[in-house]
Amino acid sequence: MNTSIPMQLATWNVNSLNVRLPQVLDWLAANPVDALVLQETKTTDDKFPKEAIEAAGYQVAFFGQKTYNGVALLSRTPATDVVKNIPGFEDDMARVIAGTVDGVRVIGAYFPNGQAPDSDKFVYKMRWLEALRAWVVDELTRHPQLVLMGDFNITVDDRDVWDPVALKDTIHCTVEEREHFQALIQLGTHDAFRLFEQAEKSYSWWDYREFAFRRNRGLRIDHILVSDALKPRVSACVIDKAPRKNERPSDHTPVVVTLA
DNA sequence: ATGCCTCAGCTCCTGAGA
Repeated sequence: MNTSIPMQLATWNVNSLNVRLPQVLDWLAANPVDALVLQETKTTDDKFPKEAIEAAGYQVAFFGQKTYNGVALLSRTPATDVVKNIPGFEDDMARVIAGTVDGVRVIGAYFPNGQAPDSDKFVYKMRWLEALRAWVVDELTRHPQLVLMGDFNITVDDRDVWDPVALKDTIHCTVEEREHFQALIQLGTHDAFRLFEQAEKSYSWWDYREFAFRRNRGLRIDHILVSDALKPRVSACVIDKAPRKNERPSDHTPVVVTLA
């Protein structure tokens, strides 16, 4: 297995693959990445558009459910050792898909939203984050070259928030969520986006309402964490805002990392 | 403002997203 071929990996919360499939295929044609993880496919496995994706030159592993959640891992070469959800963590939501692609362990995840800091969903988010961390510890021992990417539903710091004063301590911006993010960093990973100089007010999600995208009122909540072993290979990480300008866009836009 | 927009579905309203 060649572990030093140049690669591009990307993540995109598509907010319904049924609606966004043409945009995903267009984006892949323009951005022929080696692997792409999707979140919020919102479709059951029997209805997953496997053939259309294979016709575009990608292998795909997927794990979905009706109405909510759902994740997929698209790759030029087949992913091996595919895992769905966090082993040992009972969960009725399809949030995680992992596989090894060209020697890199790729974990795609749709982190819980959490709704509000005083809600039951926030308690679930904290439990899920703890289970994820424990599992990533194991994964790193087996796969030092690892990428954890997806919709984290967490802002890393106030640079990721369009109005950090108004949104202080609200969902995605709480101390507890950010501590969980830092716990993942402490395992020996790096926020690939911040390894490079970036424009101020760079976000990956904008509300559909109030012309939030046009006014750049967004959050950076979609992230790519690269392991210590992979960090020397990282040559770029960008947020591609172009798909957010499409007709009927997802509210999230892709994030792409380039490995030398 | 418990709103705004978008999506799925037990679809003409509701729940959830973030």
